[in-house]
Formats: sequence, structure tokens, C-alpha cells
Amino acid sequence: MSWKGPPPGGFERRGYHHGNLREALMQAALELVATKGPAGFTIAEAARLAGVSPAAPYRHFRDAEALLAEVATRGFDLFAERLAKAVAKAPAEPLRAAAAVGAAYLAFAREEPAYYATMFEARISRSPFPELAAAGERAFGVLRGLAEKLSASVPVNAPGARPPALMIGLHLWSTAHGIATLFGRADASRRPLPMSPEDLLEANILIYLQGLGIRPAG
Amino acid sequence: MSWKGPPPGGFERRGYHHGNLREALMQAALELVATKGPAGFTIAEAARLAGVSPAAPYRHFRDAEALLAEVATRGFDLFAERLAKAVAKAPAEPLRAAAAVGAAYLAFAREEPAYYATMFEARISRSPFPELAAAGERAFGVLRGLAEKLSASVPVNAPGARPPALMIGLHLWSTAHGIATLFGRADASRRPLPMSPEDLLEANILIYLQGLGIRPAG
DNA sequence: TGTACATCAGTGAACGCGCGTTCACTGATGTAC
DNA sequence: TGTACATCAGTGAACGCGCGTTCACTGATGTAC
Repeated sequence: MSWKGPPPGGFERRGYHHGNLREALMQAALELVATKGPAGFTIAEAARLAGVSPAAPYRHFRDAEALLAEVATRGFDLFAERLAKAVAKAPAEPLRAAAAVGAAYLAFAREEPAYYATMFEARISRSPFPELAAAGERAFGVLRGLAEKLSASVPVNAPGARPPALMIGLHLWSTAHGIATLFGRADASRRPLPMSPEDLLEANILIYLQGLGIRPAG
Repeated sequence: MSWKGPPPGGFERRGYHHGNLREALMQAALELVATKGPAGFTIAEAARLAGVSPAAPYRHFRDAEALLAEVATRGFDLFAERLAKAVAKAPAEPLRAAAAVGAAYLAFAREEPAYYATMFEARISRSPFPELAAAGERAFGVLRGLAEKLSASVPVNAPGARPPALMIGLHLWSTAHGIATLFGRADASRRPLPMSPEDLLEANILIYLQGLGIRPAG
């Protein structure tokens, strides 16, 4: 049986065999992470949510970390896809393109807090999960691609050395991540901010690109 | 009895009464957070580390979150102090001052990962702990103070509107925090980086300040 | 098309464990006189 | 200076709970022939 996505009504059991337990467990994990954070997730409770016995998950995942690693991997894939879509749809003008991708970054963090927290706050070891590291690299690759374009649009007579695209990509990532984690969270630990995270990030990006020597077009 | 700091040899019991259990529990919490993250901390284990019965901590803290909140509060105070020291010792030249404070930020995150994680990743609710929020504000106040100086040094003929100091402070904070959390961690979940976090942050700050119109002196 | 059988994906009971929390208690400390 | 006593800061036993994990098992599925 090939997987056809979650059935419309959710994941009700259909008999002795669940039918798609692997998927149901990952959904349950997202639900638990969303409400309690990555540390609040347990195999036992995920099994309960999926309507199976506590032993069942072990048919699919070695342990809790392996399950979370898989969730995080999917999260990075989704994230990369969203960012890539934003890059594709963005205006050619570098300043506007960067701002659009920044907004997409924050939108993902806000709309998918469970994925985002699993990706960045679950403290999953890297070495046992090369797939996860690879997915993370793919997501960063999108930002790096944007950085290449930005770097290419730096005028030759701009003051100062032109930094490598890799570094520009890392700067974009760090800044967006910092804003997302400090101010983008929707829970009780969120810090109040006198402006929207989107505005804060956009202003930051504009100043930064200005510093690179990239001027608004027109 | 006024507190005179931890005795040189640690926190050995001296009799039926511990003498300084409150302090010992906070130290134990730091130790546990350092090795397992904020979620790995439990009252019971902290009590064990401090050498007292599992009921003893309840004489001092309502629950685990209250203890962590106190640790985080002290962490913010320490953090503010370190940043303030960096500001005080920094050269007058704005670019160099900002770079020095950025380095101090990352140094704190690296040298005190337990405090840093408790401050920013423990998901402590804000409302029950106004002291914690206040300490966080004081720490940010130092960055904001630096931002005022930076803002004041923006030449009047610089292109674009001069952003409010508050926003500049938030930009500094976000960027430093993003780099600290993405690349400054020393555990198994840390992402490799082709340069030091310090270099990455310094370059980011220089480009940003360039974007504000602040030029190197001389 | 039917059937035997291997394999898969579940069950459910059980285990040991550590945690949070309460409780009556007690040893130590400090203070009023 | 001594003493009675209130208060403080611990004990340790106990409880219920949920978790991780194992185990022999069994129902369902798919496939070879």
C-alpha cells in the first residue's frame, strides 16, 4: 500500500492494523511539540493520540529521538520548499527579493511552530541522523542561493570588500532565526515587541544590504 | 545568616541543616541544564546533587519552573553586567565598540551555556515572574544604550531615514542571538560553521553599521 | 480461483524506574526574658 | 549567662503516576503455487 496522505477525518483506526501508524505518530508528535515543546513529547503519549498500544511505535521508530529527527527532517524539507517558492515568486529587485524571503522565513516559523521548534530546539544529535543534517543543508542552500544573487548585485565600486555569498547567507539566516526565536513565538514565554517581527526583520535586511552597497532600484 | 558565596569545596552538608540549600539547588540546576538542557532538570535530581531529601527543595521553591525562573533571572543580571562591562571598556569608536559588545555577547553564550539556555530556551512563562522579565529588560537596556550611541553617530547626511535606537538595539540582539543559538552551542546538535561565530557576527555588525551610514574612523 | 503459509504490524500485560508531592516528624537555630 | 520556647529547615516514608521497554502473542495481509 502506498501512502496517500492523511484521510480527511484524521487517523481513526480501521481494524487490528492501523494502516498508517508511522504517519499518525509524526502528526501526534507535531501536536505534542506544538503544545508542550520538544521536551514534552513522549512515545507513550503519541501512541495514545494515535490510538494504539504503547508498544506499537517501536515497530516504526527506534526511540523518541529518531521520531523527532524524522519530523525535523520533514520540517526542513517543507521549510526549504516554502523558502524556494518565495525566492521564485520574489521580484527581481534584490532588496525586495530579500525582504520577501525574510517574510517567508518568519511566516514559516509562525505557522509551523512545532516544526520550527523540532528543527531548531530539540537538540537532536547530528551524527546519528545524516538525513536530518542533509535536509538542513538543503534549506540553507536556498538562503545561500539568494545570497549569491545579492552578492552579484553588489556594485563593483562599493566600499569595502565584497563578502562571500556563504557569509551573506549565514547573516540572513542568523538574523531571521534570531527574530523568529526571540519574538516570533506565540506562547507564554514570548517577549513583547513594539513592532511586528516582519517589520523588524525587513528593516534589518534593508540596512544590511545598504551596508553591502546595494541601493534601491529606480 | 547572610550569604557569603559558595564555600571553596562546594556544598557539603554541615549537619541537619544544609546552610545554603537555596544556592546549592541553583548551582545543581545549572549543572543539570548544562548537560541535559532545560528540560533535563528535575527537582528530585537537583536535591540529590545538593545532598538533601527530595522534599527539601519545596521549602525554597514552589516548583521546578520557579527555580528555573530564578536561575534565568540571575543569568540575565550576570549577562547585563558582562555586556555593560564590555560597553564601558570598549573604544569610543562606534564600529569597534559594537564589535566588542558583540564579542562579549557570544562569549557569555559560550562560557555560560546553562544560563543562556535557561534564559532563552526554558520556555518560562513571563507573567508569573515579573522579576525575570525585568532582568531581561535590564540586559536589553545595555544593548539599547549602545544603540543610542550608534544612532547618535550616524551622520546627518546619511542616506535613508535614521532608524530609532530601539530598533537598532533589537537588530543587534536578534543577530547576536541568532548566531549564538545556531552556531555557538557546544553540544551534539551544533551546526558546523566555516568560520568562528565571532568573525561571523563582527562582519555582520560592520556591514549593518555601514548600512546605517557609520564609517570607520580615521 | 483457492489455499497454505510467511511475514508484517499490531496487542496487552508486565517490569522497574524516577518524578512530583504530601505528611507528620524532628533536629537545629535564634531570641525573649 | 541560662533557659524556655517559637520557628525554621530539614527528614524519610509513602502515594500515585506516567514513561520506556520487553515479551510472547495474534490478527491481518500478501504472495507463491
